[in-house]
Amino acid sequence: MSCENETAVALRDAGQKVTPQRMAILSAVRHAGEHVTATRVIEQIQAAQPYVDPSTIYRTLSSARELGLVSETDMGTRDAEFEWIGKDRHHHLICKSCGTAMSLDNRYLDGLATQLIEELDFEADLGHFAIFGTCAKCRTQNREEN
Amino acid sequence: MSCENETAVALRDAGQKVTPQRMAILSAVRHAGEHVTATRVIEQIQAAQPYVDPSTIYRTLSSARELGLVSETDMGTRDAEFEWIGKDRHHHLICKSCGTAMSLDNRYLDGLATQLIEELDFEADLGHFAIFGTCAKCRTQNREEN
DNA sequence: CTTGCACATGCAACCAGTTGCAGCTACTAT
DNA sequence: ATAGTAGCTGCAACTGGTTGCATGTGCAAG
Ligand SMILES: [Zn+2]
Ligand SMILES: [Zn+2]
Ligand SMILES: [Zn+2]
Ligand SMILES: [Zn+2]
Repeated sequence: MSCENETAVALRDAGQKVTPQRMAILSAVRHAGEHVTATRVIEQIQAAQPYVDPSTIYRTLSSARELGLVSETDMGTRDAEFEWIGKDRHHHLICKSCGTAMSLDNRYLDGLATQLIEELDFEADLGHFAIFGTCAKCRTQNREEN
Repeated sequence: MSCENETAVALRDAGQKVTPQRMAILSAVRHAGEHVTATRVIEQIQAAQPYVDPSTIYRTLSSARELGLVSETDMGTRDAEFEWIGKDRHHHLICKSCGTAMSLDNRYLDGLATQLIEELDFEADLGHFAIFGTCAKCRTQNREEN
């Protein structure tokens, strides 16, 4: 099944209608292969279909987030970044000192999820976290300076 | 040392000036004892000092967040909530089904922090997370319905 | 294929939050 | 105590994003 069909099925399963606008918008996020801002999506969509209104794009991204099709995360730029949620969940470590962002495999949060279920009977949905801190390189530099 | 003095020292340590506006704004967040939205702070401040401009309040909350004095978190309402960061860090578990929010002690994230340091040499600052999922009550209800 | 309707879209008005700037004030150094 | 300066504040203009509404469209039922 193609990407487009999967997206359409996901929408219908959620009781939403499949429209050309939604398919174009979600396809743009999906095929970006990286995080995209709403502004970037608007530029991209309007380049091909200028009649599509920004409000439709904001609404589509927002409902897709509620459906769990995409994640919305503040990576430190204060401008929300959207990303298609595939089967391989991941998170990000972001250095507050040098700004570098790296991916973090979901398994690092397995322990936490297990603990929450076993101790508190809470089933966490650990979607797509941005974890801020100081990276290895900057930690070394800081140590040398002192 | 009083709360006010602690706040003033924190500001000066960060190279910022201590002004009556900032003290009033940060005091409002600090003594709220719970999460507050920017709108709520604006109402509260302007009730006593109507001349204080909303832009000053947004700017103060924003710089206090950068300094690590307060946290800013989306608890699912899509309206950022600010909270004074005291010595006892905590996080929140929020049920997507019933909306209940409960506190989560920081020790639940100790394991993750240790893992990130030891395996990736990344010093995480696990500030104030909102973890979404399904609470015990709603999980029981869901099981009964099936 | 046709009909009916609930929901999605485009448009325009609207609003919360941001930004640029001129004057003011907290702090520092005499 | 005084003067100098960096940076904070209030104001007003602006802008990204949201909302209300009339029209259009996907889709299910017949
Ligand atoms: Zn990501
Ligand atoms: Zn770094
Ligand atoms: Zn909290
Ligand atoms: Zn619940």
